[in-house]
This record gives sequence, C-alpha cells and structure tokens, in this order.
Amino acid sequence: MKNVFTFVHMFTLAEENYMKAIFHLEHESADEVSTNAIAESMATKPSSVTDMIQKLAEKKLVVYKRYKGAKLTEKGKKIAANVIRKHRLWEVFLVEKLNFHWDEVHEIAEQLEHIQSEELITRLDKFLGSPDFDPHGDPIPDKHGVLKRTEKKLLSEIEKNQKGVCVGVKESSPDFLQYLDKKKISIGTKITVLGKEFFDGSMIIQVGNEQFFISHKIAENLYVQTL
Amino acid sequence: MKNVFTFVHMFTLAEENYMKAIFHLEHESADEVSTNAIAESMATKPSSVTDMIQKLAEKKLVVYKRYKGAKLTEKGKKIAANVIRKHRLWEVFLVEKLNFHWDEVHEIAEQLEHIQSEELITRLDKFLGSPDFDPHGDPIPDKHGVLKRTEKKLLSEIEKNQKGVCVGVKESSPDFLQYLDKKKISIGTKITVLGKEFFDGSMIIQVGNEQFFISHKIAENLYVQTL
DNA sequence: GTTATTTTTTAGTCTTGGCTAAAAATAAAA
DNA sequence: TTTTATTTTTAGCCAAGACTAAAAAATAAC
Ligand SMILES: [Mn+2]
Ligand SMILES: [Mn+2]
Ligand SMILES: [Mn+2]
Ligand SMILES: [Mn+2]
Repeated sequence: MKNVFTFVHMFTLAEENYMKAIFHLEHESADEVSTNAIAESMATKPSSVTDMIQKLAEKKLVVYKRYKGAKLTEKGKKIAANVIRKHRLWEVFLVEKLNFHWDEVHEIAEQLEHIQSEELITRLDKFLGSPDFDPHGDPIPDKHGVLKRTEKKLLSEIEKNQKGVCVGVKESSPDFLQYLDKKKISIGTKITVLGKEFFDGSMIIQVGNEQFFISHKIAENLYVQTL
Repeated sequence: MKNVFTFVHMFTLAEENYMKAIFHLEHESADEVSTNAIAESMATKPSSVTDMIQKLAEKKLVVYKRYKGAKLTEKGKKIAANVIRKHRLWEVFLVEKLNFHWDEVHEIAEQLEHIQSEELITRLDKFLGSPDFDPHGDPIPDKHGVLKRTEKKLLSEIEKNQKGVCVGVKESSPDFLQYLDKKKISIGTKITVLGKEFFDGSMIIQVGNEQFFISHKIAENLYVQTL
C-alpha cells in the first residue's frame, strides 16, 4: 500500500503495535522479551514475530540477537511510549468528552493511537486538561515519553485490616470492568480488607457499606494505594 | 497485514479511499467515472485503479464494464458518504474543540475518517451538536449517507452589483484558505460584486469596508448564496 | 552427557496494493 | 476510412506482513 501520511518519522501500524507490545512486556518481566511472549501478546505466530523484530533491529528500534529475544532501544522506547500516550489520551477523551463507559474505549483507542500528528496530540492533551491518568488508572507518558510510575500495589498484596484506594486495574477487559461496576468499584473507591484466605487468596472486602467476597483472580487485577 | 479491526462491514483504507474518490468525481461530472480521473485525483497510476475497481466490482461496491469506467452502487455510495461524514465531523471537532485553523485539518481528517466505530461517530456527532456543515462549508451527510445539497453558486457566476454570503470553498488547500484569511473572507462573510471583467473573469469585490481585486481563479473557488 | 522437549528461526507461500512496460480498445485526425 | 493518439487493461514484478512446515538452537529430563 501507498504511504498516505507524509511525516518525518513514520512507522507502520504493525511496527507501532510491535514496539508497544514489547514495551509492555519489558515492564512486566525481564527486559529481554521472548519471541513467544510477543507472539502470544499479539495473537500472532512466532515466525511472524521473528520477521518483524529483525526488521525493527535493522531500523535500530530494538536490539536483537538470534535466539536471545528483543529489547527496545532508547529510540524504540520513545516511540512506543508515544503510542501509549496517544492511546491513553484518546481513552480519556472518549470517557470524559464522549461519555463512553470505561469498558468500551480500548478497541477504539487501539485505532486512534496510530493517528499521526504531533500537533493533534498537543492540542488534545491541552483540551483534556493534561490528564496524568487514563480511565483505567494507567499513567499517561509525557511528550518526551517519560512515564512516571506511582507506588501502587495489587489488592492481593495488602494485608488484613489494611485500607486502600483503588487507583487502577491491571486487566481492562470489558468483562472485568463490568464486574467492578456491579460491585460499585471504580477509580477512587476505598476498599478495606476484612479477611484474607491463605489457601486460595480470596478476600472479604468492604466497599462503601457493602461487604462481600472476592476471588484471588479479582484481587490480583486491582491496583490500590494503601492509606 | 492482519485484520486488526473486527467489524461486520469492514473495508480497507484503500477501498474506502477509492470509494470516496469515485463519490466525489461522480458529483462533479458525469456519473461514469473514468479510470484516469480516479488515478489523477488519487495521485496513483491508472493500472492500479483498474485493479482496484475490479475488486470493488467483485464486492458489488461499484458497477464496472471494461473501458467504460466505474459507478458506485447504492451500497458503495452509502459507504463513501459515511467516510465523508466522518471526515467532516472530525474536521468540525478539530476546529471547534481543538482550535485548529481551517487550513490545518484536512490531512488529519484524512486519517481519522477511517476509524471504525459506529458508536464513536454517533457520540462525536452529538458532542458537536450535530453540525450540518464542516469548517469549509461542505455539508455533512446524515447517518444514512444522505447529503442534502444546498443551492449555492460560485462567486464567479454572480453578476455585478449582486451581494452574496460566503457559504463554502471549492478548493480547500492551505494556500487558498490562507489567501482568504488575508482578505478577511470566511464562512458567513458578505461579499458584494462591484465590478466584473469579461475578458478574464476577474472582479472587484467589497468585503466589509475593503474593496479589492480578485482573479477568476479565486472567484471560481468560492461558494456564495445570493442575498 | 545423551536424549527429548521446547523455543526460535528459516524457507517458502499468500494477499493486498502499489509499480512499469506492453498490449488492446477506444477516440480523434487526417 | 485509415491512421494516429489517447485511454484503459493486462502481464509481470515488488514490498509488507501475515501464515505453515521444516530445520536448528537452546533447555530440560533422564
Ligand atoms: Mn486501552
Ligand atoms: Mn487504558
Ligand atoms: Mn477535508
Ligand atoms: Mn472539509
């Protein structure tokens, strides 16, 4: 296909998605990311991943050694962070301005994150009041690609009788988010751990006036800041 | 490339751009659109156009007879109109909400028009107050792809001593729009034709308190409604 | 320290959407 | 009505980015 956009730095949709996936994987495990891990996270085949990381290596966007996995260069990291910045800013737009619900915005942001225009993002950011977090509590990288990480814990990591305020979700699938809605949990909600079962990690928690049971699966996907 | 979006009706970026180009060409000349005309309007080669219109014909989006040109089917027309609807709604967003100038929005809208989400456009339209026209005075098709055409004339067509209000531009290149800015002409501006030269079609017009000369090239790219 | 399993890479194909060069059809001139 | 010019199509090629199947390397098990 013909290159429709004429910008200085231009990466294809595929390239951007690979860099983004590697970025996320680097931050949730070792910094050498395996071919298989990338393939799984992108729902594609390892052979396709090998192809692409070799191309990205040519362009100095990742460092790659055969059989050793990939790792973003500074340049690659910046590009990835910028795509994530765009994704999260658009999510804020969709929720704050268009009144989408937080479980509906991800797919649309997956598309919007590839729109190429510095100026657009500068203005969108200002329009939104330069938000620091997206609707799922994820931090928005600044224009230099710097992502400040806050000290947050998984709900599953906090102890009995401790209190926390929900600051984000690890998973943001519609199913999970809708579960949280049902339980009246959203960003900013105060949660108290009333009981914790060692065997399966399940908990009894208090949210507002309600007390109820949650599984470990839930607790390990909710970020809180302890109070 | 892999199909990232999973919608019912999905057309590629290239397909959408071809349908849009054919739509525009149908409305500015005969309804059989020539291969060369499409090629020129898309800055591509006639052989590429032939390829694509054959594919579009397979999918019943255009009717095509060898050496006879292409013509959108009802389905193709609807799809094209919807892309144009999206383009123009996004242009309104960029100008009204992000304070872009009217000469800066076209390229960005060329990208945004391909974002796939019915719901997004429904909400964007509502957010913008369901505008009828884009920043260049072009009508925005409704959600059924119906485009109501207003009775507007080119400034070049109106007579000496007639008055008109500017309702749109035919060209919307940055150069032309910046010329209009310099002359303080925008949508809604009242223009009086004080003189008209038959030889070259140039005019003397009045805009506010200023009187000045404009060439035929300018006059045939400005739409007005006579008062 | 071999053997077996898993992971990763290579080789070869496919589709989309471009391109050029040549052939065929149509339109214009003579 | 021929000849010439223009338009359109076909044929063949290329790059991106996917895939499958097979080979090679790295790990894990024995
Ligand atoms: Mn998201
Ligand atoms: Mn998010
Ligand atoms: Mn436009
Ligand atoms: Mn416009």
